Amino acid sequence: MAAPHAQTLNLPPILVAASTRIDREPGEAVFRSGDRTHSVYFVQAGAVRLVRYGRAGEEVLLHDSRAGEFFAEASLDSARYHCDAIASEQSRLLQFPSAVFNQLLDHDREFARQWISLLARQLRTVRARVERLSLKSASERVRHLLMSEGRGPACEYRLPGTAKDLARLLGLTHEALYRTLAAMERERVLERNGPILRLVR
Amino acid sequence: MAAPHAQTLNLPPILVAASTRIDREPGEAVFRSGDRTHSVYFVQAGAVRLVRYGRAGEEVLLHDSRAGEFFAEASLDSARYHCDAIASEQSRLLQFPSAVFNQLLDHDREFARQWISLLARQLRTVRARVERLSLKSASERVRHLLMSEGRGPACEYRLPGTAKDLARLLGLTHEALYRTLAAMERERVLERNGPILRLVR
DNA sequence: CGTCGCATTGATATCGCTCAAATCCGGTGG
DNA sequence: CCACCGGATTTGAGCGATATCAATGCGACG
Repeated sequence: MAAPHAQTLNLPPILVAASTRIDREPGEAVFRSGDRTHSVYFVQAGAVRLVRYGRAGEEVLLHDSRAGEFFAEASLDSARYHCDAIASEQSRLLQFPSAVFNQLLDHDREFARQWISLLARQLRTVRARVERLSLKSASERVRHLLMSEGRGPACEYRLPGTAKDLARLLGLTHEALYRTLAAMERERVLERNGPILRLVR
Repeated sequence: MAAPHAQTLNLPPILVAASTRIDREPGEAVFRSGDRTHSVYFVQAGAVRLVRYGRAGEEVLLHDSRAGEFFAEASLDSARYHCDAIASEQSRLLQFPSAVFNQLLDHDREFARQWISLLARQLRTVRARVERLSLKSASERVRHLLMSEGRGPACEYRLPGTAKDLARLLGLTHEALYRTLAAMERERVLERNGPILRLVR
């Protein structure tokens, strides 16, 4: 697929009419864990991180939503958000009231069908991430990422954000990722041009 | 929820009529990676593991489907299965042709609505697993499992299969899990009665 | 020009992986 | 009933990969 997370969905006019445009600066919250759910969101530009916090207060990245993606789909089924949503860049979002969304799912057959496809696609993406996190070595995780999300024969992959973000996505510290990337370049299994990663051979 | 994965779905008569009952002995395959997709499955009894294989041939457990759960929902959208489905116990399954399933999703509003809920629930479960696998210490993973899947104030959790299976689910070797459980019992943060785990305090 | 956060590399500690071995337990066949 | 077998369970020893702590460079931005 063109972009692994691209979430094409033809928005019914009713939904567009009911949507609100909101903007967030980096670090600003869209919602907090425990808030009552009210909306589903779509990222028009920027990026929003969904995070939870471990016992030692360390951040655990649940999801990194980028341009073209929905997030907080779960708000359709549960009463409260179960994580924090924090803009990691200047971001422009669309906010859709869950009530309208649910109505549409009940009455617009085509919309429901597309939503099912979208959920299924997300499920596959997250399952791939589980598979990746189950790999024990850092280099295997990087390789897996490029193989499953990269484009073309060289599995070209563009860093969505910073390398630090990628490290969190891979369940590694940023130091470990830097070292792993360096080692893979040294061993000539990987090429790097700024934010572009490419597998060799 | 009663059972974390319980997937209640009222099966329309058409679907029931089109379903086939199949049985598998432990170790037998339901489908293999690369097979053309044709069916969605439901586990009536037993358990089916969805696995893929790393470069060194090591097994990576994608999902452990148990009684009351669907699996291979992705077959509705993709042309081929992308993992092996292997019974890990003597199992009785229901097999639903994808075509019939898709038809119903298009025409049975109520069924589509339920399927959306089911996918959303699965998404949340898998995301929780991602969060778990992102934790770095074995004991944190165990604690997280009990907190998110356990029942009641003590987060009581019943091992679905063997402790070895659980280790794979947690992305650990079985040795590491045994030691971690023993250590947590020693430190009195966990109690164990056969297949029942319980958090203390 | 000072500050902040990302990028990068070094040194060290630690936790889980690996290999190994002993025990337990249920099932099976003599 | 007992010997045997395979798989799960449990514990030991050692190693290695990654986390952790630390230091530096670098670019953006006020």
